[in-house]
Amino acid sequence: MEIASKYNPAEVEEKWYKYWMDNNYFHSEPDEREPYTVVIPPPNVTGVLHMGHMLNNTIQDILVRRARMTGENACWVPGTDHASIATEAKVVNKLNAEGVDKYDLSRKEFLEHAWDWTHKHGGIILEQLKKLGASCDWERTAFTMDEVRSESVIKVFVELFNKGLIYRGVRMVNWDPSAKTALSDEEVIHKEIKSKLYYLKYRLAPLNPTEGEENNPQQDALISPPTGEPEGAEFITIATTRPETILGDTAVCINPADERFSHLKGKRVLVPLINRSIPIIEDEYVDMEFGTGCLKITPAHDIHDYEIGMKHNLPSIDIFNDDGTLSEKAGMYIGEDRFDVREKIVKELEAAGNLEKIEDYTNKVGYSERTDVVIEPKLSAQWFLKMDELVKPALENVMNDNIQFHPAKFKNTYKHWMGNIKDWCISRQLWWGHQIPVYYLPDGTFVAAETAEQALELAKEKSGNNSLTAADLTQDEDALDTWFSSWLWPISVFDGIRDPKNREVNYYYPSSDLVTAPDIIFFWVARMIIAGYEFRDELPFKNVYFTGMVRDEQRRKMSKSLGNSPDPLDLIEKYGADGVRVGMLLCSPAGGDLLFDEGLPQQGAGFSTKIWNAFRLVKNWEVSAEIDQPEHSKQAIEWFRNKLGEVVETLDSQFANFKISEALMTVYTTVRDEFSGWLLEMVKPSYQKPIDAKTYADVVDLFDQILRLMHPFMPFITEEIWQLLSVREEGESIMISQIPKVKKYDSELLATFDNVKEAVSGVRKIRKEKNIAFKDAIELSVQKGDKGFDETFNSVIIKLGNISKLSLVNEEVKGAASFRVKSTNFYIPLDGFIDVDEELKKLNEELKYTKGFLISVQKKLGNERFVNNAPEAVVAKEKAKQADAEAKIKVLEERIASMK
RNA sequence: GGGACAUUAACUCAGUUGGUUUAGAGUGUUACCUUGACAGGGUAGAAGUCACUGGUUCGAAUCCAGUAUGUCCCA
Repeated sequence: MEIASKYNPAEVEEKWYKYWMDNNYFHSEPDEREPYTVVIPPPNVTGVLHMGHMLNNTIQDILVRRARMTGENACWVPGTDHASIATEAKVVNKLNAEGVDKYDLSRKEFLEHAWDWTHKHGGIILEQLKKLGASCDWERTAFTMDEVRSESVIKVFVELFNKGLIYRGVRMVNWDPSAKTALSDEEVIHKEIKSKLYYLKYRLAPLNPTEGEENNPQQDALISPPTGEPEGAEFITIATTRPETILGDTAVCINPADERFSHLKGKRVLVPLINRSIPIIEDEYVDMEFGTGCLKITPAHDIHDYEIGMKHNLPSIDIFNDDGTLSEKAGMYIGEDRFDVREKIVKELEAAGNLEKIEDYTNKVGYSERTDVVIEPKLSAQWFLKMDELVKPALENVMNDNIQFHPAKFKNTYKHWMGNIKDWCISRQLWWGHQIPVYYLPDGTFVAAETAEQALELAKEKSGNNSLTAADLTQDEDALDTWFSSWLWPISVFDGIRDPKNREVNYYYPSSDLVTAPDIIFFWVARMIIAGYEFRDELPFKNVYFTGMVRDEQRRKMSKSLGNSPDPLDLIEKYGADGVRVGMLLCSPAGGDLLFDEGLPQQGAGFSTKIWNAFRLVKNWEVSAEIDQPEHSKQAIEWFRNKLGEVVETLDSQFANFKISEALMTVYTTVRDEFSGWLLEMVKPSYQKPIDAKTYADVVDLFDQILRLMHPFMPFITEEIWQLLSVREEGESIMISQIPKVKKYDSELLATFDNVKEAVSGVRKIRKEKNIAFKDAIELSVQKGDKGFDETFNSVIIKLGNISKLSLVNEEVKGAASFRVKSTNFYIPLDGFIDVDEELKKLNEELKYTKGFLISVQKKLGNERFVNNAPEAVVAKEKAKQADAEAKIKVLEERIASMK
C-alpha cells in the first residue's frame, strides 16, 4: 500500500464526514444504554460561523464523541433560533434597499419575506459545523419557529397566563427606537461615553396667591439674578446630560436636607422656552453633591424620575415618538430626531439666557445589543412574566450543586442575578417571532388561548355573549422575546412540552452537559433552568461548561466591525479541521479567555503531521516472521502498556472534571513524547532491517489504542489512520469503537523507566558535550548506588544510547565522563578526552545544589515541632529525601576526591 | 456606587483538602544536530523575589486581613 508522504486534510475530512453520515453514526435512538444528551446552544438561523462557535462546538463534539466511545448512547441535538430582532432588522434593511417600507406591508406579507430570507440563509451555519466535524444528530435538527417549537411556546404562554404568572403592565422599558421594540434589561449594553453636562437655569414662577410668603432674602451663587433680567428675578440651576428632555419635565427636585434650597420649598419654576409651571418637590433621592444639587424630573424618560414621579403623583409627558423623534406633546421640534434636537435646544437655551455652562462629563449610556442605537427609557404597555416564585428551585439547585457549573465561580454571578430577579418583559414590538396568543374582545378585556377557536370559546364564556364571532376578536400585535422560546430548548427539542410523557423526552431528558459562553448565563442558562423545574420539575442538564471568550492577541473581543476575526472556514481549509480543533483548545481553560493566534491552529496542523509520520514509519516497516523479538522491544512494549494505563486514568479524571484542554495536552504529550519519542525509537529496527512480527503486532495494537484516545479531539486523521492501520470491515469506524478502559498498571515499573529515561538523557548529554556522534558506539559503566539500579531496561539503554558494552562496576572509572541518576554513577570512558577541571567544576555544582537541598530538608527534620506535628507520611517522605540526598552527596564527594 | 474574579517564566496558563526535589506545562527563545518517519523535526539549555504588606502555622504560591493593579457583572 502506498502511503502519501504528506497528509491532506481537505480530502480526508470530506471523505470521512460523508462516510459517517452515510452510515448514520450520528443518529441516536433510545435504547437500553445510558443516554448522553447535549443540546446545541442554537445559533441565529441566518448567522454565520464565528470563532466563538468554533470553540464552543469543538468542545461539544469532543464530549459527545468521547461519550459515544465510552458506551453511552450519545445524542447531540442541533438547531437554530429565529433571533427575532436581528433577523427582522436584516429583513427590514433588505426591503429598504429595495425601496419597500416594512409598514407598507401587512404582517402576513412581511412574514413571507422573512421566511424567504430564512430559507435562503437559514442553516448555512449548520453546514459550516459539518466542516468542523460536528457529530450532531442531524435528523433531529430543530428550529425555534418550526411547528413543534412554536406550539410549545404558545402552550407554555397560555399555561403561565392561566396560572396568573403573565400579566400586562405599563412599565418603564428599554425602548429601541431603531427596531421600535421594547428590550429586556439583558439586551442593553451600557457603554461609558464622553458626553456633556449642561447647567440650565429655571426661572422661579410668579408666586401662587395661596403661597404668599415673602422671598427669602438669602442669596446663593446658584440662585442669582442673571444680568439683563429684571431685578428680583430668581433662577434655580439644574444639571443634565439630556437638555432636550426638559420639554417633558414635570418637577424639579431638591433634597429636603439641603439648606441651600430650603427657601425654595413649595415654590414653582418655569420650564425654559415653553414656560410651563412645575413644582419644586423634595426627595432624599437627590444627591446633594452631584451637579448643583437640583434635579429635573422627567417621569416619562428616565427610570429614576419615573419612580419619583409615581411617589409624588406627578404627571408624565411622553415627548418622543416610537422612532426617537419628538412628538406633539413636546411642543417644539416636532418630528425631529432626539439628537438633532439636543444640538438645537442648547443653542436656543443659550440665546434665551438659560444656559449657565457646559462641562465635559463621562457617563454610561445604554445601547441596544442588536441595533446599537441609544436606548430610550420609555413608558409602555408590555407583557411580563412574574419571576419571584419561578426562580426559587432554579437558584436552590445550582447552589447545592445538583447542577454543576464549570468553573464554579459562575455560581456567584448566577446567585446575584437570581437573587435580584425582576419580572421578565417578554413582549417585543416585532412581527418575526411567535405572536402573543392573547385575544382582545370588543370591550377591551382579553383571553389567552392556543388557537383562535379556543379563544373564541373562552371569549364567549367570559363575556356571556354567545353571538361573538372570530372577527370580533383581535390578536395582540406583539411577538414574544426569542429567549421565551430558547428557554424551552432542552425540553422542546424532544417535544416534551406538547407531549410530556413521550418516549424520547423521557429517555434523553434531562440532558447531560451544556456548553456555552458566560455572556448568556442570564439570557439563556438561568432561564432554561427555571423552565426545567417549572415544566418538568427537573433540571435541564447536569453540568454547564462555560467556555472563554475568543479574543485576538491584543485581548480585543473578536468582532466583525473590528475585522480582527479570521474566517473559520479559511482556517479549516488551511490547517484542517483537526488542526483548528486542536488549536482552539490548546489555550482555552474553562471560563478563561482564549487569545487566538494563527500559531495555534498551525501547531495543531503540525501535530497532525507528527502523527501521520509516526504512522508512515510503522506502516513502512518490513515485517519478518523469521526473527525473534529483541529484548529491548519486549521491554519497551511492556513499559508502554503500563504507561497507557496511566494515561487512560489521567484522561478519565480530567474529563470528569471538565479539564478539556488539559486532557488534550495529555494526549498531545503522550503521542509526541511517549509514543513517538520513546516507544517508536525503542522498537525501531536498524536501517533497512525488518521488524519482528510480534513487536509489529504489538505496536499496531498500541497505536490503535492511542488513536482511540485521540479521536474525540481529532476525529478525521484518527479515522484515516485507523482505517489504514489494519484491515477493516465495511461499516467499521473508529468513531463507534470503544476507548480503552482503566485497568491496573504497574506504577513502580513506570518509575523505574523514568530512571531509564534519565540515564539515556545523561548519555545524550555527554555525547553532545563531548561531540560524539550518535553513530559512534560508546561504552557505559554502571556503578550501582545504595538503592541499587534496576537492570530490567538495560537493553533499552543500550539501544537508545548506542552502547557497545554496558558493564557493571564496583568502583569509579578513571578518566571517564560521568553523570548520576539517583545515587547510581554512570561512566563513559573517554581516555584523555576528559578535562579534569571542567569535570570537577560540574561535580562541584551538582554537589552544591544537592547540599543546599539537603539543608532545606534537614531544617524541616531538625524542627521538633515539625517532627511531632506533621503527619507520619510527610515526615517519612522528608526522611527519604534526606537519605537520597545524603547518598548522592557521598557519591559526589568520593568522585571529587578521586579526581584530584 | 455595589459585587465577583483574577495577579505564578517573554506570552498563555496548571498547581486538586497547606507538606511530590529550593514551583510545572505549552508556546516562544538560545545552542547544537542537514541522524534514514517527521526541519511543521530532533537533542540539550536559559529563564520566576509565585503583585505588595502583614497575620495564622512546625511549614504558605496555597488559608486570613489589608493595599495596588486588572478583567467582568450589576446599578
